Amino acid sequence: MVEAKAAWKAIVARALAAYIAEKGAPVEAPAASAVVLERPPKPELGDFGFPMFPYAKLLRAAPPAVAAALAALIAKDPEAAGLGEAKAEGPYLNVRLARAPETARILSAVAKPGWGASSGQAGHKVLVEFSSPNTNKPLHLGHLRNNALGESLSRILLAAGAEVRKVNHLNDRGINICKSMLAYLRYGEGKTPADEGLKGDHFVGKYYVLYNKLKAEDPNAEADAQELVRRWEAGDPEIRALQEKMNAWTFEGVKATYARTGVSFDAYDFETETYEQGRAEVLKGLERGVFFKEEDGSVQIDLEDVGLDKKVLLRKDGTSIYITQDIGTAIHRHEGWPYDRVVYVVGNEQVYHFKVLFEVLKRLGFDWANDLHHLSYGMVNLPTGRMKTREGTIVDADDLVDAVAELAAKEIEAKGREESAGAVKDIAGKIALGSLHYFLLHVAPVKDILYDPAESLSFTGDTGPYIQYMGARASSILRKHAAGEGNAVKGRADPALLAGEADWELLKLVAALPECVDQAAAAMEPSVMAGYAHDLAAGFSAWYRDNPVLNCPDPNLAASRLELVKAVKAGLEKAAGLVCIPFLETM
RNA sequence: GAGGCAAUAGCUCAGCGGGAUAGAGCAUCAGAUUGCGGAUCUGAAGGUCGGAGGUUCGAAUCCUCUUUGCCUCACCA
Repeated sequence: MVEAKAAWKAIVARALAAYIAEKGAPVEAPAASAVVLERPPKPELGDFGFPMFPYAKLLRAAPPAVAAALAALIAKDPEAAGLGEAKAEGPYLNVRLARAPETARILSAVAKPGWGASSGQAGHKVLVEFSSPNTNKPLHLGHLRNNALGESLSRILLAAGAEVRKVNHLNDRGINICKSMLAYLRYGEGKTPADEGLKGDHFVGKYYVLYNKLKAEDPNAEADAQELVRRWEAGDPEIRALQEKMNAWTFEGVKATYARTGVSFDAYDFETETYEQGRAEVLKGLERGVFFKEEDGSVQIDLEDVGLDKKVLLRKDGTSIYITQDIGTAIHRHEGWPYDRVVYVVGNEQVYHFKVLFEVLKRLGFDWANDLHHLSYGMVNLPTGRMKTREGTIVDADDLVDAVAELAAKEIEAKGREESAGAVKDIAGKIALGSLHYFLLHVAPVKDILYDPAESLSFTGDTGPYIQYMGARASSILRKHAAGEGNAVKGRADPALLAGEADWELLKLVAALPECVDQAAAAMEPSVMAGYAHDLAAGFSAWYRDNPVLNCPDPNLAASRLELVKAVKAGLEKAAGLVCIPFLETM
């Protein structure tokens, strides 16, 4: 379809040039790449539409007249013959592709291994940093959105031809961890997660919550926690050991959550190992005059000329702060894996931080600093307001996945599909992931999400399970055919038989996948891919209602339709995978 | 106070490199199953695209102002 578009842009450009020459107009014909192609609002109007307004203005002629003239010229163009026909319809020049050859092309392309991939991002080395949790508590709903965005975007970039490295930067030091440690020292009695039968992250998170209780009872709690930070920084072996032990518990728990949700990383950066890396870089920048030293001894940068403020990069006591660390890790990562682009998946409350960070790196003169992106996303709000650990209005990631999986299992039971679904627990878990990931990804990242449990638990309509269901239906047809059922086994597929409107529309949808991959990658918008997956599922659903496959009386038509089902399944499987929705053969 | 982001059907959202009658899902109402899985499909109803100007042959889309909401403006992360 990409090829067809390019071919027709060239045809239209050629016709325009001929028309201009014919009229002797003193204007230049637009290049093929500059020709605007759009999709007509209704399929009856054709496959592509070319608005004539700009050329009408250029030629001082009425748009419909230009359209008519171009249509006549194209009718005589030998290169256009066989590709389709162009027709003037009002101010538009509409093109209807020759279906049989295009259908054959699409079906054979889809059947090739690796179809669905594209090349829009070829040659790029993209580092995607996401998740980046604190190690003092388990993952919550907000992390699920972050993880889904990061994982999905990484898959999309990879499909678009980029080389991708997924990195998780764990915040495993500082005051928050020390709060959990303090509470553990007071209440923990040396227990381990195993002693209480808790997942490590939930175990540590329990003490983080207990810290708030402690703080209410003991006015010295805050100071005591700070004291732990100091002892940790001073290298107190006892505190270091405790921190390592508790971090390991949390890390194991968090990794288990990644594993069950299909999220993975190529590297983990631990803040305990990276937090000092930036200081040397800042000092180097100071020497080169990129930064300046305040009278009080702090190192700063003045960004007021680009609409930002002055920013401290090293405290007056010479220690590093949050942004110093990000400067250092960016540089060190590039030394280890020379990327040309970074995407930081971090909530939108940090837009300012990343503006400053990117500007600092740019001023340090790194050539890779011009392609740094902050994929910022909105809050996940609850009907009751914001999520707050202290107020207990947090939605725990594991609990949520469990709840949705349980609901899915009930749904399978209610439909009496335990037999055909197979391992109910496994399938239910995958439905839960499909449901959650679609819920979190189908909305543009920029939007805040109002997390409505009832809606997120729903499996009907614009949801992940709907997409999974259509994939399962398509799979079911193919499975039965493979088992010898239906008329397709006796027929031969012929692309020319798929010439109906419904076939053609569905086929075009399937063929649009690679373009959609490029679009989603370029815009860094998994929601584009989620929308595509839904459209394809809905398109298939409408189509197969009216177009029997196995029961089609004509064996050749049955076989041809079967090819279309195969293509749809391939498209659904690919698209679903890109938005972290597990594909299901049965459910 | 300054900066950033958002505002589209009752609700949740698409559409925003300007273009042909603004699209889905949920909810509502009316239908569809001796037929490949009804977690489905078909149809109806539902919109001054927050408001006001402007640019343009043409604006939900671009510009300005304005209203409302959220987020930032730490030598916290």
